[in-house]
Amino acid sequence: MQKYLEGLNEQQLAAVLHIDGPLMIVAGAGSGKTKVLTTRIAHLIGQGVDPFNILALTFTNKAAAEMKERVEHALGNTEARNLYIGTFHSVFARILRGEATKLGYPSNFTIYDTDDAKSVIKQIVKDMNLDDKHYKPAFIYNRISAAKNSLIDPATYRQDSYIQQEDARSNRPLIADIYESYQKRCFRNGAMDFDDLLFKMFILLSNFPDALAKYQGRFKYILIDEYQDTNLAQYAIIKLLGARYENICVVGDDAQSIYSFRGATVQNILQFQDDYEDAVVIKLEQNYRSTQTILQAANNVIGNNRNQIPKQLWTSNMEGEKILLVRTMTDNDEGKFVADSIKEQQMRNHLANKDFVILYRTNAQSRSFEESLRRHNIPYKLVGGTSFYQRKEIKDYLAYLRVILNPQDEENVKRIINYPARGIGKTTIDRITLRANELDTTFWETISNPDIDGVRSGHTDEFVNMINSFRSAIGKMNAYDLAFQVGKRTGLVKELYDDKSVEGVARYENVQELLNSIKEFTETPDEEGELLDKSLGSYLQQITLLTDADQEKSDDVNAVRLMTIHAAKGLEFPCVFVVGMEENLFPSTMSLYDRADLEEERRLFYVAITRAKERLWITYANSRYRFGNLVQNEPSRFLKEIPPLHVDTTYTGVGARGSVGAVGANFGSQMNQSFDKMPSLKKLADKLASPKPADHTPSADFAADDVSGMEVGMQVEHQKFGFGKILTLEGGANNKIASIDFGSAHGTKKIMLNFAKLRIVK
DNA sequence: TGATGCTAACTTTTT
DNA sequence: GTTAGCATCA
Repeated sequence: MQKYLEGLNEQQLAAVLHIDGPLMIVAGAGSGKTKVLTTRIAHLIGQGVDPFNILALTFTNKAAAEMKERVEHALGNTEARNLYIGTFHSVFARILRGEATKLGYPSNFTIYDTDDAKSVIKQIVKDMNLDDKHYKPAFIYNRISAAKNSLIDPATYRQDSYIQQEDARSNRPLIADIYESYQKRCFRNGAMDFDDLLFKMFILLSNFPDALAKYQGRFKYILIDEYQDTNLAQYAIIKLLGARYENICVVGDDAQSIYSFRGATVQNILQFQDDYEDAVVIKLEQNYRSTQTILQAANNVIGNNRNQIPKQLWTSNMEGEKILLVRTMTDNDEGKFVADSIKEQQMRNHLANKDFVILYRTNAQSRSFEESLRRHNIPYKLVGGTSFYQRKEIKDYLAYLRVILNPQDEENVKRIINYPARGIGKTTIDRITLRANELDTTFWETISNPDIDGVRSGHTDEFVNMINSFRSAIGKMNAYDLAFQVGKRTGLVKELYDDKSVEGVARYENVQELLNSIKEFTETPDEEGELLDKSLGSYLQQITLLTDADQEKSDDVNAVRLMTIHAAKGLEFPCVFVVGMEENLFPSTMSLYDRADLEEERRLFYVAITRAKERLWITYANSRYRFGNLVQNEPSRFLKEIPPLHVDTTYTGVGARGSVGAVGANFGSQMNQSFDKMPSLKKLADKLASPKPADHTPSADFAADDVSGMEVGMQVEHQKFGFGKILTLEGGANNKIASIDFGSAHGTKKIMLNFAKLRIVK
C-alpha cells in the first residue's frame, strides 16, 4: 500500500480509491475532507493519471493553494505542478483570457469588482434620468447578479413573467433596461464582472463546440470542493465539462451551506444522485476536530433544521470542557470579557494568540473587540472588511495599470484622466462622453484618434501620449518596472509623498505596499519546468479575484483572529468565541420571516460552533450600540437549542449584574428604558462649546467689486467677515491670494480673490 | 477648481 | 459610529 494511504479510515479510503465514475462525498464538519480530496488527487496521479487532466475547483484561493501543497507533499515531488487547481472564478478567468476573442472581448479584459460594477450601474441610472435613491445601485446589482447566477440574460430577464412581476411589485420596472445597458457598457469597456466569469464560461462551452470538446477532453477528472455552495451557473458549467467522462467528484456538506444569498443552492448537492444514476455516495461521519461536548452541541443545533441529508457525526475525542455561555450588559463589556478571557487562558494554558478566534455575524461588530484587544496589548488580525484593494489610493493606482492594458475601459479611464490634476475637468469629460456617444465609439477612441476633432486638447493629447508610451512598454518591461514607472511619471507617488498628514502618510505606505506586492509577484522564481505568467495582466487578474481570506503567509502571524463566520468556513481553532448571539443580529432581522432563511442562519451557527477544537465561548449582550444608539435585544433563539448539560452559565461577564440565568430561562426581562431617541451628548457639547462668531450683516448696498484693482493697505468689506484691511497679496495674476485682517472677531484670513465677494471701501 | 463640513444612509454574509 | 455624497466656501 502506498504511504499516502496510511491513516485513512474506511470511508475515507473508499473515497480515495474510487477512480472512475461520479462520486459524491458527504463530508461532515471536521471529518478530514481536505485530506481525502488531496489524497485522492495524489492517488489518481499515482495510478497514472496525467496531472494535466485533473481539474480541482475550490471557493477560495487559499483552499486551492493548500490543496496543491498537500498533494505535492503526499507525492513527494513536483509532479503536481501541472494540476489545474483554483477557484471557479480564477480558473474560468484564465480560460476566458485565452478564448476571449471568440466572445468578442479583448484577451486583456478587465475584471470589475463589486464596486466597479455598482459605479457603472449608478452611471446608467443617472443617464436614464432615474432616481438613484429608488433605483439603488446595490439593489440593482444584486438583481443582475442573481439573474446571471441563474443564467438569465437581459432578453430572458425581460420576458420572464415572474421576474417582471417582482420588479413591478418593487416598483422598479426598468431593471431589465438597466441590465441590458449594463451588459452593453461592460462589453464596450472590455470588462467582465465576477458573475460574467461564470456566465461567459457557460456561453463559451454552450456556443462553441470546439471549445467544449477541448476542455471536456482535457479535464478527465474533475473535483469540486464545497459543492453545497455552488449556484446554477457553476452547476451547469460542471455538467457540461464533465459530460464526456463523468468522472466528477463532489465534496460537500449540506449542513454547511451558507451562501444562498449569492445564488448557491443546496439543491445541487441533494439532486446529485438524480443527475448521475450510477453515482456512488460516501459519507464521512467521524469528526477528528472537536471535543464531544462541542460536537454534540452542534449536532443538536442542526437537528432543528428540516431539510438535510441524514447523517450522524461522531467523535472519539475527549468529552472536553463545557461550553461557556456568558451574558454581558453592553457590547463594550462583551469586548472586554473576551479580551480578559483570552489573557486568562494564555496565562493558564500557555496558548498562543493565534490559537484564538472571535467570530461574529457582521463585520460591523469588530469594533468593540478591536478596542479591548488593543487596550490589553493583544496583537490581533482583522480578516475581511474593507480590503486593501478597495482603498481609494490603491484603486487609483490600479486604474492606471488596468487602462494601460485595456484602454477601452471607460470607467477606469475617467477615474484617472484628471488624477493627479492635469486640467481635464468635468466639462471636458462630459463633452468627450457626448461626442463618443454621437460617434458610437469608445471614450478612449474619441480622445486618442487624431481624426476625431473638437474634443481633444493639449491636455488630453498629453494624457493619451503618456498612456500610449506605457502601452508600448508592456512587452518590454516586467510588471514591477512598469508599475514603478507609472507611479513616477504620472506624479501619483509624489502627490502622496508630499501629503504629510497622518492619512496621507498611510496612503503613501499603502502604495509602497502595493508596489512591493507587484515586485514579489514578478520575482517569485518559477518552479522547475514551470513557466509562470509574470505579466501585468496576470497580476491584475490575480489580485482582483483575491479574497481577504486569501492573504496567506499571514497564517504564521501570532495574533488573535477576528472574522465573520462566513470567512471562517473551512478553518479551525483551539479556542473560539462566538459573539453577539442575540435576536435581530444572529439570526439577522432579514431572515426572521422565512423558514429557509432561518435555517441558513442556523447552519451558519453550526459552522461557527464546529470551528472549535478544544474550547468554545458563546457571548451575548443585553444592549448594544447600533447606528450609534443603544438597542436592546433578546438572547438568540439558537441558544436554547444547545443542550443545557453541555453549557456552563455560572460565568458572569463584565458589567453583567448578578448571575446569568440558565439557558432558556428568564429571557427578556431586562431594562426597558429606551435610549433610542437620545441625541448624542457629544454633538450637544460640541454645539455649546464653540459658539460661532456672529456673522457680519453686509451693508445694504453691498456689491462685490472687481478684484483686479485691489492693493495692499486697502480697506475692504467682506459679505460675512465684515470690514478688514489687506495685509499682503500673493499668487499669480489669475489667482491672487490676499491676507486680510478682519479684527478680533475673525482674525486674519487668507482669501482667494477669484472667489471671494469683496467690496472696496477705500 | 479643490477642500471642508454637513447630512443621510448604513449593517448581513462574498467570488 | 462610520462613511459617502453633496453643498458650500475660499
